[in-house]
Amino acid sequence: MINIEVGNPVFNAYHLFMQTADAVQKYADSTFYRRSGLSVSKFGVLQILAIREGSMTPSEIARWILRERHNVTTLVSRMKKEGYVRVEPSATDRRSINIILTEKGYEKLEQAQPVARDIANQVMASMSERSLNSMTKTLNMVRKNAHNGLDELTNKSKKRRKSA
Amino acid sequence: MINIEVGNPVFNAYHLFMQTADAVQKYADSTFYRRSGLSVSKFGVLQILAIREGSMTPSEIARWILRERHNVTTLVSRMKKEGYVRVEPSATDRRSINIILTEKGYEKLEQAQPVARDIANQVMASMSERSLNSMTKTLNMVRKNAHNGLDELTNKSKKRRKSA
DNA sequence: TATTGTTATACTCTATAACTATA
DNA sequence: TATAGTTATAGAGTATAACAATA
Repeated sequence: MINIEVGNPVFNAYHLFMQTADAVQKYADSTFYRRSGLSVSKFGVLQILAIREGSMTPSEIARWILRERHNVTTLVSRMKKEGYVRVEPSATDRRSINIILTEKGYEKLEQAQPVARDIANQVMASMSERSLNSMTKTLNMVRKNAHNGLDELTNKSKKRRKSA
Repeated sequence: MINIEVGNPVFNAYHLFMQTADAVQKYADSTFYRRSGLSVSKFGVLQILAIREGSMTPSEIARWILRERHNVTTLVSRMKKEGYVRVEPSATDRRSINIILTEKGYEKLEQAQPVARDIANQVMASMSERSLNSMTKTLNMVRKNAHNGLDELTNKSKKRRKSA
């Protein structure tokens, strides 16, 4: 029989985190889609666009949502068809474009925000302020670790490409 | 301008959790795939099969990994092609089958486990035992909340189907 | 009637690679 | 040379719906 690692606190915590993330994302995805017609990705784009006052370049969006540029191209092209964003050329860089949040996009975002709030309340139900605070500290650390790991992956593949 | 909800501790904690989950999953997915050739889903199936002593039905797997039965059908059919599992009819229920972990599946799992351990160590780096403990408590609560939400969704759609 | 597993279909998301245009 | 964006292609994952076989 194979030796499944149990009892290691770090491994257990990691597993619990992954299981929890999976369950929360599944719940959020289906609730969000059923009640707003938006995927969580699209909601994220609408939201960051609103925060940035309605305009961003695809590269900026890609950095923000941790996706490649071509994924933003396809995501935005779907959102363009749905009328939530439109595109205009950049005034300062002729290679670049600005993704603009439309009136319909704003309305969709306003409609979707209560759904996001309900999901947050369900997921974080019966958590004390103290738990929320300690969780915030921990999550910031975990997120930073993951970002460090991702950066290392990116640098390694860049190095590989250069040495090849 | 739209009113983006910031300052609400519950909403902030939820957002941080989602961002962290996204970053960790992205890191885990790409590292796992590069170093083991397995997706995290496939690893999960291999692992639960090993824990259950090498045999489970598709329905049991589906319940465990929080996916629908037909998703297990397609996932397992890919793993069958790769030789990690094989299938045999159930001796007790002629509707059912058993998914069996092959020797190659065990080997792949053994090969993938150090990768999982490395990822866990990177993600949970520089966390004190106390942080791990408090995180475990919180995550258990969050996971339970998400499961409750998912159960409600399932029951609602069952009710809808029955009343229709 | 309910459950087990499968198939068909479509959409979202992701990854690799190659490409154009501009800086 | 590097960066911005796009396109082509492929595969994984998921959802809805409908289906056959068995309990």
